[in-house]
Amino acid sequence: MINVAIVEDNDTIREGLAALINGTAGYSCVGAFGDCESFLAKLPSLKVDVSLMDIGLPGMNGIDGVTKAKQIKPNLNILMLTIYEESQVVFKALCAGACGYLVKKTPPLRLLESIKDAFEGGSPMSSQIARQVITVFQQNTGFKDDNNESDLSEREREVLVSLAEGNNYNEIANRLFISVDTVRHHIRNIYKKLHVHSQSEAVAKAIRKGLI
Amino acid sequence: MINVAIVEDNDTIREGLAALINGTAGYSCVGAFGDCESFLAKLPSLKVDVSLMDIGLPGMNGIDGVTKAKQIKPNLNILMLTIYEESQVVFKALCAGACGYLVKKTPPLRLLESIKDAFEGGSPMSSQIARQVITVFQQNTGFKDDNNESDLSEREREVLVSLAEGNNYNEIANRLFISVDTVRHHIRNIYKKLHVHSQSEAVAKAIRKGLI
DNA sequence: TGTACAACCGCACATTTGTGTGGTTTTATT
DNA sequence: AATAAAACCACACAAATGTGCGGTTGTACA
Repeated sequence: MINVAIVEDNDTIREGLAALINGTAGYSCVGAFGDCESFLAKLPSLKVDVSLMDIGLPGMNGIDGVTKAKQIKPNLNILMLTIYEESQVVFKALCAGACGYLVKKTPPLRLLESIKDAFEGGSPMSSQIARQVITVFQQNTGFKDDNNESDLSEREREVLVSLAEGNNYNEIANRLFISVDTVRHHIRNIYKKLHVHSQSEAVAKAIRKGLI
Repeated sequence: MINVAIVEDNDTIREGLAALINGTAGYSCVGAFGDCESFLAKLPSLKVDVSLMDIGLPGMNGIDGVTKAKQIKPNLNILMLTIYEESQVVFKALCAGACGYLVKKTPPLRLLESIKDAFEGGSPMSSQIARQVITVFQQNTGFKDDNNESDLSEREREVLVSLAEGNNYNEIANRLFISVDTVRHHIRNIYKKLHVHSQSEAVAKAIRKGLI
């Protein structure tokens, strides 16, 4: 039995969803709310596996709702409800902690399937959205897109890491037991290799490339 | 016309795929290779949109193949070919730069669909794999617990982005049509909000928290 | 109507940075 | 034995930065 909660301000849609869920064996609608606030108030005592959350809501919007809800129940599976596949918005919802989304016009059978999918640890989403996610994901991981010629030496990496931690040349020198001028020298080479000309740019590029 | 390359050591499967692709209007198989090495050798001069890459290959494996291939052609769309949905392996491939995957037993029509999908900027994958990706993704993004207290104003974000792009105070001032002293002022506030005391540290923290 | 906050501007001054120049030593590769 | 590359050191100086202080304006909210 999958316990589902609904947060959707449109009465027709909300009641339609509730009816669909309650009318299907193995699914139960344990709550239907017209706004985030009342949902969040009930959430602590709600026995719920999957939440369907509209994005455009009166009062607190669905994205912020996800953030709050995950603070209360970190393991809650939240599927966003959207009218169109507005990728930017869905993407934000995923960042906030949603695990997938449903387009409202999805046929009932497919909809139930997606809920089950989310319940079982899947993330129903279109391949277009998936690509956006993995693009960001790849940037945050070891994979670098334009890694032409950008291998820093071990020492240079140490210096760069230290910089990113907020140390100045003097502090880096002390930490690595070398002179300030050597630090300077390394940073010079880092700039050359990364084609940059300031600390900030170097740190930004290095992090985004996964070098540090 | 979508140009597809195949890297697959099993002759039967490779030729079957090539025949399917060449036999379908709008698709063209521009290369079929039995190993990564020969594929990578040809790649620089290959006009290819999407590559199908087996994971278990003699010599260099498919994962390393992806890494190398993306170094040569960063914008190449690579779909992994797997027998089962071995999530760990697929996951690694995505880290390496693949944009999705295909299970070998996928019916021909669905297979062609996935190739088109990848070509058009999608990432065909099951919702199970998608969940794994977004889980890691969410951990690497702002979603984490400690994102209290770190909301920069819009202007502050602009300044910080500009910094990360390598601009100095003067350039930022010109770009945003404000005075250098105002830039200085914003940066002061950024430091306060992020609890840092240098450009590098601010940029590093902001990127890691997903603020910029 | 008062308080709060974002966004804006200014000046002074010590400190830090970026970049020019010049070097030595050690280790790995050819 | 020669070459390259990493790691080390030094000096000089203009430019940029960080931080102290001071301020105005406009919008939002209680």
